[in-house]
Amino acid sequence: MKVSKEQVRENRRRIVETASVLFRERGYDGVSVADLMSAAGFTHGGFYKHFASKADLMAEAMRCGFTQSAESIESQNRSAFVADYLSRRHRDDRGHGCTLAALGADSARQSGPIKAAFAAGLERQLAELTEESAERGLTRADLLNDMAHLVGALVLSRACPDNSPLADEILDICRARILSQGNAEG
Amino acid sequence: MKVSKEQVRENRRRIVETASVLFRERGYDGVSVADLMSAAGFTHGGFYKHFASKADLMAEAMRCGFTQSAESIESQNRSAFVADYLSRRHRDDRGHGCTLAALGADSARQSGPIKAAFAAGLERQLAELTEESAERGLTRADLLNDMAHLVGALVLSRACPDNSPLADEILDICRARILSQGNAEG
DNA sequence: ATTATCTATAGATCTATAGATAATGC
DNA sequence: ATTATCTATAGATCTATAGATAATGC
Repeated sequence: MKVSKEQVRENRRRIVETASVLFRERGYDGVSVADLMSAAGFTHGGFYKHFASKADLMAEAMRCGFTQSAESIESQNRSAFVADYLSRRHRDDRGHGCTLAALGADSARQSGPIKAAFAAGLERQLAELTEESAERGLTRADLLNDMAHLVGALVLSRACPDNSPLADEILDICRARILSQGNAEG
Repeated sequence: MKVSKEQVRENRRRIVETASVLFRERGYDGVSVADLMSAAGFTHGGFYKHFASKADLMAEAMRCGFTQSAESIESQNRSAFVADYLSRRHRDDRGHGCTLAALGADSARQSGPIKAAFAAGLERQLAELTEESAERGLTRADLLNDMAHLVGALVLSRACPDNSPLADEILDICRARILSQGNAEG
């Protein structure tokens, strides 16, 4: 049953990527190691040859999610990013969306290493946004303020009943406000 | 072991209030019925004479948390509310703080009745804020926008490592921005 | 007679580990 | 020889229920 070193790396990568999606969808406590390994196509006993613990995987899964976000930001200007972030598609697909919004509350309840991974992800996101909007004269404070605003709007909209007017209202109002702030500044 | 009707009401109230704190601290999946009943001073078997299920209690615990928030808003003007909401004290005491920020991500993962209770709580919070700031000419959209901003800042700050500069930076920046917006509008 | 709470437990699930298996890679 | 994955399981915990107990309230 042993596999090649390359295959081991690939299997590990698949576990992390699957975890990244499942944790964002269901939260840390909502995903069992057996669930996760089964979704990745393995039996759960093999998990502990890859990771020391479930918490260790959580930190790595968060890094994986942040990397995906960074790649997505690189290809968009500020307006497109804001519109996409507060789109119905993003709200309704937590598993493939922003890790800050999906796992912020979970991170707050976890131990130091997970919070550190979260903070590193937030800093990385700010760095990506800085690069993108350098010519617009946006400061770090502007970007941090925007990110908090975006995360809050997404969290509130997701928490409301599916397809409810209130859920859409939150997205629409905050999108308009954040975009108009950017125009005033930039 | 039977108790008086009044005592039953009081016991039920204590269970809901304890659940409201514990859920905010640890999330829905982070609190077991046994934990909860023990914290409230009962054995866990008695739980199901009060509630049909753990999810039923969650909805009720959220209503309890929203009621506490409503009472706190009534006694503050907008500036005091914002400053208090983004204070270190509030960030570091999830169990007694805003239910929107503490359980938004949990609500998103739960079923209809819980999301409905969340939305009702948000509407109630908006109504309280409207009352408080009627003379300032703030619209529903203004208040909804502010709440999203506040929730996002609190969620992000809590998700960062305890006592980290980044966690404080988020609070300080967003507090200054939200307060200055209110002054420009009001 | 009713019923709130207790003790006890069913049945499922959880994280983590032990030992077997079988393919890699020295 | 090493080791990634598998099967199996330990030991703890989970939600929910059953039945006993004992105090209320008709």
